[in-house]
Amino acid sequence: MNLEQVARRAKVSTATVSRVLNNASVVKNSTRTRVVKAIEELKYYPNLHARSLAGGKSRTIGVIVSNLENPFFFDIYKTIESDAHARGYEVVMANTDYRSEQLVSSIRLMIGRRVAGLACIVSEMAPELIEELEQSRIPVVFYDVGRPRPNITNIRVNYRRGIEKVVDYLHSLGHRKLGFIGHHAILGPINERMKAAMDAVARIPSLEVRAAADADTLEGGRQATRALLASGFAPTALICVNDIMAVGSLRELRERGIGVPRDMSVTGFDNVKLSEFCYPALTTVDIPRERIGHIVCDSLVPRPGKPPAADPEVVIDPELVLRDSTGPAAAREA
Amino acid sequence: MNLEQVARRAKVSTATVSRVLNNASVVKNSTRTRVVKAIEELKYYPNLHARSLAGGKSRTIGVIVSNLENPFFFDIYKTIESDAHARGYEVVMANTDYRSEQLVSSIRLMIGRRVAGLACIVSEMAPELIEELEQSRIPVVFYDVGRPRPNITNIRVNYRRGIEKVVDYLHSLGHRKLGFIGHHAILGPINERMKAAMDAVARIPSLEVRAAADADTLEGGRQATRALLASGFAPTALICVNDIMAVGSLRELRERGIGVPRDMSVTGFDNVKLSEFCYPALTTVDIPRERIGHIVCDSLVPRPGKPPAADPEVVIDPELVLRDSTGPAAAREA
DNA sequence: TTGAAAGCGGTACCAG
DNA sequence: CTGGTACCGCTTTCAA
Repeated sequence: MNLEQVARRAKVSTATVSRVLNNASVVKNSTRTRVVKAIEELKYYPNLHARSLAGGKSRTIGVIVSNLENPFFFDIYKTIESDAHARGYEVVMANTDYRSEQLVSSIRLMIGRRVAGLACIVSEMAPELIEELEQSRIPVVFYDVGRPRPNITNIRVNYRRGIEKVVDYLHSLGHRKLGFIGHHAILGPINERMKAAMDAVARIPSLEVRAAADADTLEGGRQATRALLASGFAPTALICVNDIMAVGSLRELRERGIGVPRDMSVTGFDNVKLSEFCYPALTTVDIPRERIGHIVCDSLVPRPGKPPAADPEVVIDPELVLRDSTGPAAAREA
Repeated sequence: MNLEQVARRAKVSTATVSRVLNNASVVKNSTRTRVVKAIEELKYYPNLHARSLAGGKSRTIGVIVSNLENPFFFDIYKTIESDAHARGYEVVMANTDYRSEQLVSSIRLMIGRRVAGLACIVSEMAPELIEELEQSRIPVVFYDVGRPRPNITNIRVNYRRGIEKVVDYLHSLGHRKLGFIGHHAILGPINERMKAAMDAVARIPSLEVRAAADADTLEGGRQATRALLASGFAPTALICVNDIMAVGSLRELRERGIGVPRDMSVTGFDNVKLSEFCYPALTTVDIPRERIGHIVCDSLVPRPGKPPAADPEVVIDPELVLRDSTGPAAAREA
């Protein structure tokens, strides 16, 4: 089923069919009607590949995330998608599962698709990519990794400040031995997040910390918690790298009869919806995911009226959100 | 950046470049090396649109889901994706948010992309579509809606049996007044799920039921619960259409000081991971999401060796999973 | 083993 | 307002 068949049936040229399809230039009303009729009768749908090949453009933006299963990424994705749709763009998504080879192949896939813009909301990185990306001339925005470059924008959260707020708060509650629950992707001192956490603790001499990591899932949070507790270290508070892992942690503690926050304080990060719905509701750090999504879309899709969102780098300062999963360390002795 | 430029740099024809790209037919080794070098130096990535246009095929399958935010859909999606990748296929996803106009445009988008196969894991439906789909000659699989057709496979869960198991179980625990928490998409007696629930209750004369619905989210579950309780009806058990809404329900009950399962029993559906991690862990009905994902992929992507997964219709019988959110109705009087 | 050239299904420019 | 036609970038015969 192609343009030509439709053209034949409507007794016009393919050019005209194309015109009504894109309701471009003026087509006589009677002709248009005939064409539309033919299209419907044939249930014709234009081949999008041919279209973007011929047109040279794609009206599609690519979004790559580390773990769509984590609502944090999903929320950002969803915002981008809805903004993009509102501007007449499609979006294609790719999930890397924190694997940098996946990131590489996803990025290449996106380049192959000649997307109009690319958002990489990922924690992992592959240095060789930025050059390829720069060459591709595709507008790119990175979240959490990378550095500003010619055609690439950077959005980052001041994770360091966020984690400091958590540490200070726990310290003020009397906690001295802290556990850090991370996921594999942030393992190792190379990682900004891990480093930030360690540094935040190091500022305060009386503090002691120990970390454990597992997958970025509910189950991973549970396992990491189990591992940490099995190590013999006895923290009175657990700082989790995100809310999902914190919920996993909560479960492990519950099964061990460790009361939260009575015997152990737990903090999350991101402030995803679930953090309010779990029990106890999590003290966490808010990362404005919708705002991030909007910024991403603004810097990728040039709006008609507005200026093309200049800033090559945007930094977001996260806020502490107090709820029920944290309490004074002293309570434990009661 | 295109084939021709690479060809020029490697001093060969575009045909040859194409050959090494698809490592088809025999290319002399020295030539191949030269071409590969040119490709790398130029950081060339083939235009996928041109490729699928010329080749006539796309090695991409489309997956449309109602609400990716609900892990139920995500789990199926993820299985399909990993199976597809294993077979050398890409997958493009679309989310409908239960809106049937979105379903329509997503399906058309997929047809436009000339996907090699299409999976519709959705609850909503638009009758006019099946004809278009049939005409498109694309292999399609529907979950939960639709009827088998020439090129379309159907997978369905015997929701009726599942809900009966829940109702019977609650009845055996002494519950007589049941609340049903659904989401908008299943509202109205037209919907299979809603009907199944009502029928399951109707089988047992002593039972009384009242329903409320809201969005398919944690917050929606909470709101629906609030609405139901505000109506004056006083159930001793709440049957939720899925786990996510059940977790939302749990929160509302907790804030009202209604103990679960002491004062109220709550059941979920799907058995997503979260149902084990929430508090109390949910009694639910297991739907084998991975199995569904595998079946989908098998019926869309013809495997090399195996026969092309015949069955035009697959029915899955779900199992009840008992956990901590249900208990005897009598306990309430204690 | 390699090159030339005819499409694939549209778009868009140029005439008429 | 409509038709003819030269591409878009790649695959795939057909010959050499």
